[in-house]
Amino acid sequence: MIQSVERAAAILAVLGSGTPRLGVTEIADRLGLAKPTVFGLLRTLVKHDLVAQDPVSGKYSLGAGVLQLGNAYLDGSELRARSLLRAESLAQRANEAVWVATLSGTRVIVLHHVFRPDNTVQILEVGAAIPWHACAPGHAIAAYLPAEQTAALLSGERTPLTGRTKTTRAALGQALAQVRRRGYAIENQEATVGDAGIAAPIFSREGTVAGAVGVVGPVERLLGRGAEDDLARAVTESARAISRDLGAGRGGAVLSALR
Amino acid sequence: MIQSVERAAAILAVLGSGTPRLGVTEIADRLGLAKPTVFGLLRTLVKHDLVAQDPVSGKYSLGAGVLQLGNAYLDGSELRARSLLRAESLAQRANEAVWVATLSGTRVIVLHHVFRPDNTVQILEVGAAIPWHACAPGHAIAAYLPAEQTAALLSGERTPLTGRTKTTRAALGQALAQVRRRGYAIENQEATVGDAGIAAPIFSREGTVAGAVGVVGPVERLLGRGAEDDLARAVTESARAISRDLGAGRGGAVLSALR
DNA sequence: GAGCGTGTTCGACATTACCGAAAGGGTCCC
DNA sequence: GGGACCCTTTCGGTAATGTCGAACACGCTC
Repeated sequence: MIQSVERAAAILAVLGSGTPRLGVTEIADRLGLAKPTVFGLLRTLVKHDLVAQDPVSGKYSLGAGVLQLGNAYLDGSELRARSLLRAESLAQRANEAVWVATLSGTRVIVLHHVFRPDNTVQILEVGAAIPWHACAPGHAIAAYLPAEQTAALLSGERTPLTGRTKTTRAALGQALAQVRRRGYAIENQEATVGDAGIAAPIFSREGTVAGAVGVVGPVERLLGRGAEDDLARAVTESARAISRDLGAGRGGAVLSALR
Repeated sequence: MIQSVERAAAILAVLGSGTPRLGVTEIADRLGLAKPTVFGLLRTLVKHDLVAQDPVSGKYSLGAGVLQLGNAYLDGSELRARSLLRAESLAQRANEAVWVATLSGTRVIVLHHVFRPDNTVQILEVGAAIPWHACAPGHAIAAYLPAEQTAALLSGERTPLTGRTKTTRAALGQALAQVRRRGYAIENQEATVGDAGIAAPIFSREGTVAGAVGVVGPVERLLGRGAEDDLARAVTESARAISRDLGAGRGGAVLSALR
């Protein structure tokens, strides 16, 4: 583990979380490093455009280079590429917004977002990072991870996002067990008040979870009287179709799904 | 300039440009480094989720972390935040797709993209990186940069994207001079065959160029009989309005514009 | 105008990461 | 099925490398 790079990554993470503009001293304090150390790292990051410095205040923020990289990541994402079409048709069929997401650390990252097909103004959430425990895609993925990874997720710290967010190990373990029984995950206002989600896991060629696909929207439309079952069916079918496109043999996927 | 971080950044750049999946040896060759060196750097980057390793092929690609960072960059971008509304109204007024962009190195990065308000299917280009010399926003920005930065841009290497891309120093210098005279830039199929663009510079509080705003679309709609002048007016007015929102005093902006 | 708080520079120390060589693991071809 | 290749990965010595304390320069507040 090469130290300076670790520290550089830590700086990027600090700049990326919450407060967008930070000074050298603030960063140094948060990371427990000496000022000159942080300064040197920042200089290098600035040179490569991963960090930008406000010329007047001297404070630092993320640079445009990270956006470029993010875009390159999307371009190269096989999961995203393979799911574009099926996400589109799921959005049409369900008449709801659709997310394709993958797990990164303890957060779920939105790789693709199809707007609800009704011309209302909606904001784009590609790149958004949501705590795994507070969203349907997160549950769908966590439920089918190798046992030790699931355990690692369950053992971490969690903060609630709404009054309904499940954070205890017991509640989440139970939720995941239910996901495994049903084959899909339901989230009811655990990330945003008023919004619900239904998601199902996507499996890769090797039979491991690669991500999840699902619908998001107002709770009264998604979970009201019976709509739930139809949506769940549409979502799981999409997930299976994408898994197939990714090359997941029935064998691997089914094995994981039934463990 | 701290070496390992530079190399790590170089690895990210290599993974981000073109070929999405690369092996250790390939990366080492491209950067002229020893294999174990690259391996160590990669391990660290993988740990921080900036790079991902395909478990079956062993090859490396960008990780989901960079997408998360890219999103954080957008969230923190003052230029983007301040231009959202005016970009929207420009799109309505011009009835064309609108870009807000900024310069990163020699490329122009799309920070915000408003679709043409006509319900046709369009792809999102936020995060896209376009060579500065091949697009209207690039010209608009380059024309108002401090002299030495303009010179640096002009002295670099350029490759044509279409048959109409200007690449010589003379042609570009002339184009920039014209931008300075007019106050806006026009690009005619230099990036994509069939597409044109009109863009004007946005100035920051300090009177320096912060980015550009402009319209993009089919050449026959943008540059046909007189449409050009109306669009140019709408674009420059938007650019001025955004500059004002950013806090650019008339003094600074005008000074730069008239230098 | 003094005092504090920044971001920044300098230079010595020893930690740190680099690289050559060689070992595991996989796949393809014969 | 054996062999040869290519790939990623491990090891350990070396010296280059980054780290950190102390001091500098600048702007802001009081």
